[in-house]
Amino acid sequence: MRYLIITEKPSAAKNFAKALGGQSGHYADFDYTITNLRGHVMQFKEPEEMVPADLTTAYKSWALKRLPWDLSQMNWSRTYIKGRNGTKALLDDLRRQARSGYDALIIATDTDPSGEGELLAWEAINAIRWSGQVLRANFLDESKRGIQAAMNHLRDVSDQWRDGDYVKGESRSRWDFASMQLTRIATTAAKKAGFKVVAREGRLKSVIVWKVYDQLEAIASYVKTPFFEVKFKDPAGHIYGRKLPEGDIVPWRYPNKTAGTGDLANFHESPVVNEKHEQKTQIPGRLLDLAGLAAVLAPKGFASKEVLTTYQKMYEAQIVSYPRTEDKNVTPGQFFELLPLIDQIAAVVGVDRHLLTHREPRFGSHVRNEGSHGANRPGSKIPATLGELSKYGKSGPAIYETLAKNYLATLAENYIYDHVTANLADYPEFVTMFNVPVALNYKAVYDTYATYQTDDEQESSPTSKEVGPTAQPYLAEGANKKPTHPSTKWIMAFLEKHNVGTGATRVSTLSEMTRPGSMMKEARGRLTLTDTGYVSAIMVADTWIASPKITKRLFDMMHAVGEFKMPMTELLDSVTKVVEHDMPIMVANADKLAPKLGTPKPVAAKPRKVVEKVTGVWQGQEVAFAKTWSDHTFTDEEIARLLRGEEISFASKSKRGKSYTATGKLAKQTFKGATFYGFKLNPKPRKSSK
DNA sequence: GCAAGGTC
Repeated sequence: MRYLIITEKPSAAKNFAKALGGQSGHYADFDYTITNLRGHVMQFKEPEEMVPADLTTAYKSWALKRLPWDLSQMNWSRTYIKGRNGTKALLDDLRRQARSGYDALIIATDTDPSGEGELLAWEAINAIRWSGQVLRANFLDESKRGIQAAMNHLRDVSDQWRDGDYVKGESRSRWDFASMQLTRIATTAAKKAGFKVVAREGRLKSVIVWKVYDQLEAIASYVKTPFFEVKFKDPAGHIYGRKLPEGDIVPWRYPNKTAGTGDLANFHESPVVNEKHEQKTQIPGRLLDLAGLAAVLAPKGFASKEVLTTYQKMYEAQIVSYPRTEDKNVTPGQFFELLPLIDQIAAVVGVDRHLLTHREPRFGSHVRNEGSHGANRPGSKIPATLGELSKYGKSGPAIYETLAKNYLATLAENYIYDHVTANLADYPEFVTMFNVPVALNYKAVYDTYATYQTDDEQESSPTSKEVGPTAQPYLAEGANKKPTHPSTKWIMAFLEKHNVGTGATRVSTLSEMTRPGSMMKEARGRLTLTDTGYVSAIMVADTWIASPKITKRLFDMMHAVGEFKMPMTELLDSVTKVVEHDMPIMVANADKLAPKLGTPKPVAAKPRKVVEKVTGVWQGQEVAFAKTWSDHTFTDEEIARLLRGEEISFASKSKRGKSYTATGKLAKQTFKGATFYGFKLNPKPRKSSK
């Protein structure tokens, strides 16, 4: 048997070659060749290209009367991906290769619960019109053992419509594509209200823009409400307070100082009792993914786009590991591969190697027998200095330092601290509680938990562990908490919590949304909305698409479709339902735009250029034509020749500024259906086919 | 002009 193994990307193809003993060869009872895709290789055609010819106009249109679509009219055909990273050449090669005598194709793309791997493999298989046998190799990780095990357990999936994972992925893809209707609706409704922007409203972008807007509104409407309560303080500054009761009413908090001071008179100095010490430990935080890395680096002034492109370049140079992983752990194989390099890595990032004493895998928490590329971490090539990494991008040194220290922290011992509690003899409900570091250990390498905590979640440790002997009552002033400003870290945590977007798309979508002219601005990790962002957000108020629940429902339905418990048509009906539900809401939301954002400035009509015309007799009739063509104004002699029907030439410049000689005649022409007379360039000479 | 998903 001869098999053609199709992997998802070049890095996977390399690992397959390593595991099977070469890019082609013999394994188990078959001959094989390994090839690779480059992610998705096909994309949906434009909506109007997916419907019968008489519906083209309707599906091109952004008018509300043309929406929602009847999805049963669409044939869901795909086309090559065009542009710089075009896929035509790759598919031409694959087609040629597949026709050179293989018995089966093996889908060896990533195993992803959403069926994305199967989807992108079938895109290629359909594109090359392969109708033979197709097998699936599912690998748990890209280790030699994982890949070999997969090749020993091949499943026949030759009928793509019985391949549940493919159907799942295809459903997701069609649902998302159909959701572009909401962008058309929001954009058209906003335009009618005088706001000319493209309001992009997919289930990821609308969730992000709404969440940011909602938080900004909460900040704007925040009213500081102070409160006063009695607390105690001992000589070392430890504070003794009461535990908040359940519910909103806190009987011992007072809205003004006078009432608080009155209550203060009810308390007196009290001895401190029940001092308890408990030694506790904390393991290092989890390893980083790209979103976590982007979140840490944002406050240092590195935009997510910067981090993405620089990381990619450093990956290609093998300085850091594969970027777009969802893994938060490494496999034992990956752990031991990196272990001999850690002293050298520590030296580069200025970590004392004597702190790195935990050189066994932390099984369960950081090292597991699952995952493919493993969490983001240093690669096999170690830079001589951090500084030299600037050549990959200005965030290069910061990326490596963060990534390396985060990884090295897992090789240090657990943080040890003394957890101290005590209460007051006369008022036992007043309690103090604080931690005193005993040994920083991994925290001396890198404080990994800070990555996922907002600033006010980080505790401050008191300097003295001595409590008492007594504590004095005082009147403490507090206030309701002001909502935190939207940040990269904050939105990433929100999306991850609700499982909206994937690890790979969250960062790239945020980066796209913060591009100049887009919906948001990102400055040192702080997110604000642009005018376009405000319009997009107001348009999705109270809609379903802007709720993270939509993604949850879509994933639940995808699961059912993948198990053939729900037909794909029913899943697609749900996107139509969302469009039907959200359309009247968006139309109503458009009326809120002007009250919230101010009356839009009318777009000043471009002053019409006054075109100087000349008249004369041409081919026996009087005609008028422009005296200037491009940057050239005709001379009297040229005008006379044009009227005689002669050809003229003059020096001109193309739109790109390239000089050339323009040659042509006067001609009757049409523009947008209207007839006019004017100079017309001679048609380009056709290449003779000899 | 439009989605989210993968990749370089």
